Amino acid sequence: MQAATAGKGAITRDSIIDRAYWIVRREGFEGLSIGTVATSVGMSKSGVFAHFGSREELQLAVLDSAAQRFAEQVFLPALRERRGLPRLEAIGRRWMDWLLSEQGGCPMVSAAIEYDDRPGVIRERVIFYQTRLRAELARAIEMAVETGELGKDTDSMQLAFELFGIELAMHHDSRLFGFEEARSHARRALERLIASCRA
Amino acid sequence: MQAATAGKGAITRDSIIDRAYWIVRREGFEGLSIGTVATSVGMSKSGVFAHFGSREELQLAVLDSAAQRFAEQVFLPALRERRGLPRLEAIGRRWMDWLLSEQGGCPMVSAAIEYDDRPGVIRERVIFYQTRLRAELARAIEMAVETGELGKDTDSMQLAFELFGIELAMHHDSRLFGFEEARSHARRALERLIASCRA
DNA sequence: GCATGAATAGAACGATCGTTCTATTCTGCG
DNA sequence: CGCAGAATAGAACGATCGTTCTATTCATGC
Repeated sequence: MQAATAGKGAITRDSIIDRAYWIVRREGFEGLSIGTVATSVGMSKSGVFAHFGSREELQLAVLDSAAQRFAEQVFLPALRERRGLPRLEAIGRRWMDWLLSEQGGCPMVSAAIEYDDRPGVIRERVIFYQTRLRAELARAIEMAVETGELGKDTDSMQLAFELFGIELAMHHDSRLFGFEEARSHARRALERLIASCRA
Repeated sequence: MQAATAGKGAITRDSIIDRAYWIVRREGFEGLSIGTVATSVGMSKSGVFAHFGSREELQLAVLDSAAQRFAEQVFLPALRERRGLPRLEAIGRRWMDWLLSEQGGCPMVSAAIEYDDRPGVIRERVIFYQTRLRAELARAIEMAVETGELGKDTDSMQLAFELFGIELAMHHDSRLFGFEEARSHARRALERLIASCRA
């Protein structure tokens, strides 16, 4: 939500968000404090604060950054695949990579759990991103129906829900039980799910 | 992990845990502070503290309490159903009720997200409970294989993983998008999943 | 190169955190 | 009833929190 138009301060602002992003991955959004991120970037608390005006605004900036990273690493590359099953499977595969690749949990999952019953700006933005993600997922599914690769009676929102569940379970298991087992469970689940909807 | 043998203090200890449990449902484990729970039960901070010796011990007590509640409301009642599909479906149904019934998120889900990469006693106990839950789930599935209701080639851990994913997705959706839609998605997903494993 | 405004630092604020220590109140056994 | 020990309160600790205020440093257009 913040373009790097130019400006000296915009650069440091982006670097602050970048550090904060990694802190959030390890500590969650509630674990993100201005003092911690200030020390991490080698600035003073007030120096960091001045860029955002409040902790909540910093949290929102990190949330936006996470959504953008997700789009860049999962959805945008999948657009290079042909419409239909190839693209849908690319999304699923890259989504798994996204959840497994980096250290720390997925910020979107953290945000959903931490703010799902805490009314406010953050919760609303989480809902916005999650709604958009689900819609894009459903659209990719509908394309696979149009190409005739998935059955005409496929309920795209239902399938998107089940797909989401597989990713969530893999995220959960990978962090508690180990990456490899979680990945193979998720891969098999994805295959089974898509196969069950084949035309 | 704490028996209510007798004793005056054991009663107040239990009531403290009970209040803390509900705070955790709304605020998560990291949002649980001794001061807050003290005010909630009408005691002094040090009075509450003396019962546990540390905040971490209080968090563990709440985690144990949550696990016990889950067992009492989901698994134990399901034991009254006949081994096999009826019992497995009862688990799934009661699990959904558990996740939807009360206000605030599931403490187990919160704990898993908050401590999945924060080494320590809490993370280890989360892993213990999650491992046990998965094993019990797999055992219920294997029984349904033994009764001949599920196919002999059913991979119980794989099916348990996918079942877990459906519950996670429903928990997620219910808190962000609304209860009814999430419940119906989860119900349909469960039916499809079990049907795909039928003998 | 100098003035102007942005960018950052530093100190201080009230609040809350977990924890410790010392007293006081309460409970239950003899 | 009285006494020992559990149960609780209260005050204080150092630390950290988000935020505000005032300076000071920096970058930059003229």
